[in-house]
Amino acid sequence: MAEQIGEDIKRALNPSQWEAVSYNDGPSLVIAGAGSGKTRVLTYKIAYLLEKGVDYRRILALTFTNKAAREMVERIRHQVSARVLVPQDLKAGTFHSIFSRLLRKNAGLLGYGTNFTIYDTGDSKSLIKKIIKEHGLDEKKYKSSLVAARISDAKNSLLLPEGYASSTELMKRDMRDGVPAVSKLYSIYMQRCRQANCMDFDDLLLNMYRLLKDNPDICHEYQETFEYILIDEYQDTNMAQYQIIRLLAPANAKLCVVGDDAQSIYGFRGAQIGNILNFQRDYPTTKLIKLEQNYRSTQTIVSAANSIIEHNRGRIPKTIFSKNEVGEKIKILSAHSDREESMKIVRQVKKLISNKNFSINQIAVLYRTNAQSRTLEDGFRDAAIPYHVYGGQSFYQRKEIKDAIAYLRLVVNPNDEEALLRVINYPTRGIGNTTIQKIQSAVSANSVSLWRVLENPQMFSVNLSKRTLNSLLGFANLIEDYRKRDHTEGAYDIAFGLIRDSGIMSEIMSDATPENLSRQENIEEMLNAIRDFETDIREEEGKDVVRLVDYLARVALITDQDEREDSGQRVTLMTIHAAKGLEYEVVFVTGMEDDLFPNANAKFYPSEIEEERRLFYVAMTRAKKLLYLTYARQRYKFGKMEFCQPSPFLDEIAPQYLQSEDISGRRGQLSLGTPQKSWGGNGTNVHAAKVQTGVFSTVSTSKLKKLKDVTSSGSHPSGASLPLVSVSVGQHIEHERFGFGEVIAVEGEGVSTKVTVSFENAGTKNLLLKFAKFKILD
DNA sequence: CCGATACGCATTTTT
DNA sequence: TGCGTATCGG
Repeated sequence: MAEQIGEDIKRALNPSQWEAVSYNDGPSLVIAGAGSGKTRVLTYKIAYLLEKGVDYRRILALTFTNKAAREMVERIRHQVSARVLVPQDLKAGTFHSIFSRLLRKNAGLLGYGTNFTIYDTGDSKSLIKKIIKEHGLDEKKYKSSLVAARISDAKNSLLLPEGYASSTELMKRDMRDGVPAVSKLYSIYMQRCRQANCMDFDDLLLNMYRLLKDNPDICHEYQETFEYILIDEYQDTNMAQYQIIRLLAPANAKLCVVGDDAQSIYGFRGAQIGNILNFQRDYPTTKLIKLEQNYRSTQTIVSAANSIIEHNRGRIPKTIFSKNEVGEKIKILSAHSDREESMKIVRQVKKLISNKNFSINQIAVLYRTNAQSRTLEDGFRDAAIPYHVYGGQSFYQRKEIKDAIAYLRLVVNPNDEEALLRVINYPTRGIGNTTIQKIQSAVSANSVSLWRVLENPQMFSVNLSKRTLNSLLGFANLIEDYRKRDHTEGAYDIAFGLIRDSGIMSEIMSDATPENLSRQENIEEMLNAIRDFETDIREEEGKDVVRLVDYLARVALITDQDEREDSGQRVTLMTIHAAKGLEYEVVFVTGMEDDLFPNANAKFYPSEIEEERRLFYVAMTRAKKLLYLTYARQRYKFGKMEFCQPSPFLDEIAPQYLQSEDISGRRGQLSLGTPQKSWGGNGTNVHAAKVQTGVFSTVSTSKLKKLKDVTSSGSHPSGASLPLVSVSVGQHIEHERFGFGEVIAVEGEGVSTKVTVSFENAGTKNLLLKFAKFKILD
């Protein structure tokens, strides 16, 4: 029977795939060319181990995306292994999610609480910005994004603040760039995260490394536990990930890394292509297995892609081949302008659908930069061809979702400062900037957490009005109540209750503007997601109550990359980066122009040009049957029309695979290529100016004056401590701009009196009495 | 608090 | 060009 099990799997694989699956005696490096069945190998390998009777707890499988992890598990469950049950808590997930679980278990050792929450990049940036301000540094020089990037780089290279400060190279660079205090900021940032009991994304790697490095016993324990380690997309690992793997998997470990050096396109985010290139040096007993048969593309596409990647120097030698049909030649389309490029693509898409029987969802249009999507969208819209642009704002990046989640974070971890500041006055409850400033100074004066001061402002002698004090305590009590409930109740109940009791619900239900409707939908979707999560976990782990902290741990590491399923009959538009791992019958690679692809910023760095070339390789190998490469001779960039040269990459493709629309034209352009750049900027502005619909409404000055006369408060608000006009709930008013409305709430006093008014036509608005221009009608 | 405006900025972004 | 954020006047 045991023999039979292996045989089944063997039969489903080609010899190299089988070798990769069945070799488990030591380290192995599986170079998986594009379309060579990489996922197949990973899934069958796990299935093989399980069927051989390996305890699932001995297996650790690491991926870069939730989607990849989920797909792997699903495929093991449904395709491979009918007879072996796949354990629900098989350790297969992203680096970040698996590590966050292990870190939570060992949080104490790192000086963290087990309820730590996770700062997303926005939280990190806003904290950094705050620190920059607090230290009186010039925000023009110290841009939070620059500082954040340097801190992130340091963490991903496992450099702590001390290490950063003692690196002459880094200090010189900071000095040169006029930001000598970055190392100091880094140090403070780390402290603040620690105080807030928060980790950012990079900390999940950095702290995992420190945990293993500083606690040899724990490191040893995990080495024993994770006897089999599999890593997907190894070419994308960064220094931190690499070092963690080295600790978890000593020299002779059964470590299997799968990847393709030719598809390393995340160098700009810290990925080290050297990790895969030098793997055999680091693990000398490595068995090297190459998957060289491409099952995806035509021979033409594979050969053309090969001819491109051969221009790169640092490579693991391999020969990718296809036994599919030879297929059609690769078509190059040239256009005068970006607009014409779009039109040509659209025309071609139409043809493909009507003549060649391709369905519209088998077609993808790829580009180097997001900015290119606009013109393409215009083209598809005008032609009434349905399309979908991937890579917009993710669900969890939306404001209302972030706000709601901030409440949840606060309940789990009241020290989460970014969450606290995000919602302390949302929905508005009369806790404005002044109050927050006062609290902040008490925080630094007494070196306690914001939350401590908030719980008991009097104890830290914060000077507040009765009203503000009540608001603060009301807010603190709300959170405190839910903290108590969090001990016994599940994530969904907490979330639902909190959204209601915090006032978020009434805020977004206050009127039916389209924005609010979409917010309502989003909040509802989030609640549904929490409920689904509860159901999943209940089934998987048999828990009665699914804790909020578990939901947050997951949601922090989710991107909606996950849920991008084929959304019906549409053309797909996306960046090449986003297309990695996907495949389409027909692919258009657009904007094949010098300085765009390869990107201008890569020009002077050979390593970056090589990454651009790998990116092109990735783009080409997405195509199964037909590949189009398009370029324009002029294109809008930053609002100016610029002349472009065809991409040098086009000349690197072995010409026998190409079919140019008019080769002479392209060559002609190339040889004629006199620099025509500075012919006076916009002399060639072929775009007709968009005709704006006129706005005819004018404000009647007399009416303005009339209203001004009855403005509620006088023009000397500073002197008065009481509002000059008393407004009360239920009164009807007429506002200068918003029209008729009813006062539904009044808060604050004196100059800061604030009224909430529900207008007939303008929705609900908060108005500051001091400024609002309206008259009271009754 | 609201909204107009001014200014700066503009690869790619798996977590 | 067209976006997000900072700033300011009402």
